[in-house]
Amino acid sequence: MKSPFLGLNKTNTMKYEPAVIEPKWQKYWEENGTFTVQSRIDGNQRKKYVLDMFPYPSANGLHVGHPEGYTATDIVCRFERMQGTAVLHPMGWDSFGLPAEQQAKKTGIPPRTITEKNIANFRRQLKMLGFSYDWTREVATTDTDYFKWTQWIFLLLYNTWFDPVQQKGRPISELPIPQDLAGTPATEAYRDEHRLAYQIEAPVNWCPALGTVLANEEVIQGRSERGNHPVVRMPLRQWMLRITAYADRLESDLEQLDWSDSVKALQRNWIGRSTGAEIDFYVGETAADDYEQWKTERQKTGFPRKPEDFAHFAAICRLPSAVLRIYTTRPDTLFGATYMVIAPEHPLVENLTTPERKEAVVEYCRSAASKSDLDRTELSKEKTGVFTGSYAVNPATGQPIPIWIADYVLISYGTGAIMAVPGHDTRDYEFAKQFGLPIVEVVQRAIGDGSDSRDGCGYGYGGGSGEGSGEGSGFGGGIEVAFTGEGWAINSDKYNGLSTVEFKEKITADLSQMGVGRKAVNYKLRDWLFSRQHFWGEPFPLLHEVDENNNMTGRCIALEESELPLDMPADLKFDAAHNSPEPPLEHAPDSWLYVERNGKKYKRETNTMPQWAGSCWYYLRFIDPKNGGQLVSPELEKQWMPVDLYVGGAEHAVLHLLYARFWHKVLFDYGIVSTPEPFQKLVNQGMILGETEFTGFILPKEKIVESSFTDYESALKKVAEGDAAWVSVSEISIDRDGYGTLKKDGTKLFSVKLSVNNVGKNGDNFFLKDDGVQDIQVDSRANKMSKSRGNVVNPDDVVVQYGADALRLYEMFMGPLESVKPWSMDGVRGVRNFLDRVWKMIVDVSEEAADGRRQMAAEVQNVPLSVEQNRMLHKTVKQVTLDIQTMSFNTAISRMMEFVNFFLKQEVRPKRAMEKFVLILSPLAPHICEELWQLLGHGGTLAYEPLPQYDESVLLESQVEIPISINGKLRSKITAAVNADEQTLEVAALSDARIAELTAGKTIVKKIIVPGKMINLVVK
RNA sequence: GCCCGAGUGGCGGAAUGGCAGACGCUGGGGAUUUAAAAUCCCCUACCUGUAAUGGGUGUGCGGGUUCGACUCCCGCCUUGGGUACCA
Repeated sequence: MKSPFLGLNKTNTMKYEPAVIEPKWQKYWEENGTFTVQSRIDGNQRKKYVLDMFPYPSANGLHVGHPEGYTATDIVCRFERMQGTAVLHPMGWDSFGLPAEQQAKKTGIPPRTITEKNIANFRRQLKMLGFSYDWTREVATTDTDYFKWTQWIFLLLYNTWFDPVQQKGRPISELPIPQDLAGTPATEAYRDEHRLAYQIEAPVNWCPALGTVLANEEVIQGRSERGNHPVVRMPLRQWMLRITAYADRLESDLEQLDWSDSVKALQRNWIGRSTGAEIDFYVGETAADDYEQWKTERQKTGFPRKPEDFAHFAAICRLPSAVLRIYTTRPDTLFGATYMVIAPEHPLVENLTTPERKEAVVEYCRSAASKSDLDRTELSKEKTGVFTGSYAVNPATGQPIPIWIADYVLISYGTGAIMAVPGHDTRDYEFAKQFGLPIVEVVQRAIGDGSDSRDGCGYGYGGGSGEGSGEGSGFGGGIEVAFTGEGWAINSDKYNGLSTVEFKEKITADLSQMGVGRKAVNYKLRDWLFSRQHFWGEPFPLLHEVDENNNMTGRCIALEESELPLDMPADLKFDAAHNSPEPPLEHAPDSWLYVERNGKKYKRETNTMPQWAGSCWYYLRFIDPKNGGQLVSPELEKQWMPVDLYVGGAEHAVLHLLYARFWHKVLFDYGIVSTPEPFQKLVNQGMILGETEFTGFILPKEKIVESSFTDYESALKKVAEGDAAWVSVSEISIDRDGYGTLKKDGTKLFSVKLSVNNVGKNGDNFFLKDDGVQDIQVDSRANKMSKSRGNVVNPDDVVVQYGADALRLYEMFMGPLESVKPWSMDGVRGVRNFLDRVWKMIVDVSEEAADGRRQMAAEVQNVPLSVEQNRMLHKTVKQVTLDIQTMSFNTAISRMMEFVNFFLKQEVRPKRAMEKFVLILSPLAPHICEELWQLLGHGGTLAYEPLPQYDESVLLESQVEIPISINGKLRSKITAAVNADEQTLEVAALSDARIAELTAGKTIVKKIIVPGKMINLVVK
C-alpha cells in the first residue's frame, strides 16, 4: 500500500460523522486501488470468487433489496482478504432490457444513452455504499466488446450438436450423416435439424402489449410475467436452443452443488424428469392375424421411431391403419386402459378419423387451436373431447378400445398421446365420467382384510392397514374417485398380486420382449425460445439467403468468428405505432439489413437475443474482462472457477440459473471452462418488504351489541353499516399500565384508557374486553415495496440520514439473510446508535476535546486486559468469526453490540482490545473502522490486516452456574467448578437449600447429571 | 392438487435435545437540562400474588419419544413461495 495519509482529508469533528468519513475512505480505496486484484494468483494462495447477481440498471436506481445481498458478499470478501485469501469480487451491468427500449420509443433518446445514464447512477450508488468491488473489471452486457462474445457463444451453440451416446455437445462437423443423405443438399438440412440452436415456425407466445414474443417461462397462466398483459398464441419463425438435450445432466449435476434444497427442488421440478414406458398400440382392424403380423413387423423393422413415422410405418407394413405410441409413468395400469386420447395437434388425427366422424373432429380441432393457453387452463374444470371413430388394441387384454381426441392431452409432452386409465388417473376419470367410458380398477390400495389375496406380496409398506381398506376398493360398482397411489395389482391376469413397482418393471420388460414397448424417460423442460422482437438486444450473427424481392428463400448461414462483433444499426427509426410481432430491426437501414456475399444476397436475422443471453456467462468475463482474443484465458479460468459464492434474489432460482448452467455445460464440453458447474455455492437473499402497516378500526362502545367484532369479518360488516370507523394508524401500542396510544404518521392521535384486564388479544388483533371507552382492533401487515403503495425506501435517503455503514449494518441485522423481512426506519436508527456508541467507546467526544484535535477517549489506554475483558474479547472474536463463516450476520452484530455494551461500562478500555474489535467489525462497517483504525495510530487501510484470532483456553471459566431442575422444571441454580464431576455436583445439588426443601419427604427416583451443563432430578 | 419453506413477546428476531425470549426496536419510569433534543440508567412474554430468591402458564393445534422437546417422530391447521390437465 502507498503512503497512509495520502489524499486524506483531515477532519476536525469529534462526533461520528459518516457524511465526512465515508466519502473520504471511498476515495482512498479508489485512489490506492485497494481492492484491485491481480488476475494471476501467487503461489498457493487460497482463492475465493464471490459473485453478486449483477443488476439491471433501471431508471429508478438502486432498491434497498440490492444492498442486502451485496453487503453480505462484501462482508465475506473483506473477511477473506483479512485471512490472506485472493478474492475476486467484481460488479457489472445486465444492461439490455425492455424498459430502456420502451423509454427510447417514447422519448426518441437512443437506448444506449439512457442505459449509460442509468449505469452511472447505479455505479455512484454502489460506490456510496463502500462495496469492495474491483471496479477495473466492470463489464456491461451492452458493451460491444462484451456482446461480441455473447454472439460468439451463440455461434458455438449453432455449430454444435448433442451426441446422445457420449452425452455431450460436439462440433456439428462431427455429426454422422445417414448414408442416404450423404453428399446431397439434404446434408445441410440434416445438420440444421441437429444444431443446439435451430429455428422453427411455431406457435409462440405473442404479447401485443409488450410488443414481443415471450418464453414459456415468462408466461404465467396465459399472461405476461412482466406487466400481467394477455398473451396470445400465434405462429412465427423463432430461434430455439436445445436445452432439453442437457436435461439429464442439468438434473443430475445438481447433486454436487452447495445450494439450498429448495432451489434444487425448484430446478428439478422445472426439469420434471419422469420415468415410465413407451407403449405402441396397434390401431385398425382387430383381427388377430393382423395384430400378430403387426407385431412381427414391429420387431423386424424397429419402426416407428417418432410419432411422424407412424403413418409411414403403417404403409410399409401394408396394414390397414397405423400404430399409436404413448408414454406413461404407470405401465402397471395397462389392463385398466379403456380408451386412448391424442392431442388435437397429433399427426395421426387425420389418419385415425373415420369419414363419419370427420366433421365433428375437424370442428373440435379448430376450436382447440383457437383457444389460448389461458382458455385451456381456465376451462380445465370441464373436459372436452371427440371420438375419432377408430380403435386401438390394448396389448395386454387384446381388447379394442376407442381413440378420442381431447385437449387435456398436450402435444408438447411425451408423444402427444396417452392410454387413458380412468380407474387410476384423475383426469382420465373425469373424462370417462363425462363421456360414459368404462372404468376398470386394476390397483388395490391395500390388502382387503379377511380376504385371501395377500399371497405373493409380503410388503409391509403402503397405506394404513385396516383403516380405509374397505372403502373405494370394491370394483364393479362405480367408484367415486380415482385411486392414483401405489398398491397391488388386481384384474391384471397373470400379474395379479404384484406391487406397483414390481409390476412396472415386469410389464415393461414383457412389452419390450414383444417389441411393442420400452423403458422411457420424459422431461417437462422444453427447448428455450431464444429470440425476441426487440431492438435493444444482441443481434444474431446470422444471414438468410433472399431473392430479389427480399423474401427469404434459401438456408440460414452463420457469420464467421472474425466478423464479430455484429453491432446493431446506428440509426434506427422507432415506429411508435409498431404493434405487430415483426421485429423492429426489420426497419433497419438497408445498409445494415442486406449483405452481399459470393454473389448472393443475404438478409440479416432481425430477431435479437433475450436479456438472459448476456447474464448466462458474465461470471466468466469478470475473470479476464479485457481479453480481446478469447472469451476468457484458459489459464485464468482454471485459477478462478468455479464461483465459490453466488448471492442473489430467489426470483432467479429457475430461469437464469438453469440457462447459465446450460451454456456452461456446452462450454465445458469444448474445454473452454474447466468445471462442469459454474456456481458452487448459492445463497438467495430474502426480499425486503415495506414497513409494517397497521390498519385498524375503532368501534364506539355503545353501538356494540355483542362481542362479535372480535372476528374480523363481522367487524368489516359493522364498518360497512356505519357502526364503526376505519382508521389507518402507523402504530399502536397498549401498555400494561393502562394507557394505549394510537398514532398516525408519527403524531399522537389520541390515548385511550385501557388496562391489562380489559385488553384482550385475538390472533394479531387487540380488543377491549369490557369497561373500555372504545374498542380497537388492529391488523398489521408488511407489503412488497411498490411505487403505488408509496412505501419504497431509497438507499440514497438512508445514507444521507444515517450513513452507509448504518444501512449496511441494518440490512444485515434485520434477520437471517435468506428470510423475507419488513423494513423499519427505527431499526436503522438502532444500529446507527450502535455505531455512535462504537465511536464513543474509542474516540474522545467530550467538550474539552472539541478544540480541533482528535484523540482517543481517555479510557482507551495502553494496558493489558483484565481476565474478564480478555474473555469478552475472545468470546466476541470467536462468535463473530463463526457467524460470518455461516453468514449469520444478524447474530454476529448482536455479539458486537454486547461487546460495546460491556466495554462502555469499563473505566479502562485496553487499546489492544479496541484494535481487535475494530478489525472484526470492519468487514461489516468498513468506513467507521478505517477511521478508528487510523485514530488508533495505524497507517493505511485495515483491509489486509490479519483477522484477530481467538484462543479457546481464554474462554474457559473456572466456575459455572449449573441449573437444577426437578421433574424438568427449573428450581434452583448452583455455582460449581467447571470440571466438577457428577458426584461433586450431586452432593452440591442435594445440599442446596431450596432443593432440599422441595425434595423433603419425597423419593428421588432418578438423577440426570451432565457435568458442566445441568442437573435434573426425577422426584416422586 | 403437487413440491419447497415458515409459524416463538407489542415488533424484527435469538436459542437445533439441556436456564425460552440473546441483541435490537417500540413503550414506560428515572437521571441530566431553565426547557427541549441528544445522552445515560432501570423496567418491559402472560396470568397470579401485598410481598419474594413466590406460584402457575407459555414457542400454531392434537398426539408420541425422552429424565428433559421451540428443537426429534406421527397426524392436522394457518401462512408464504413455486408449479399445475406434464399422463
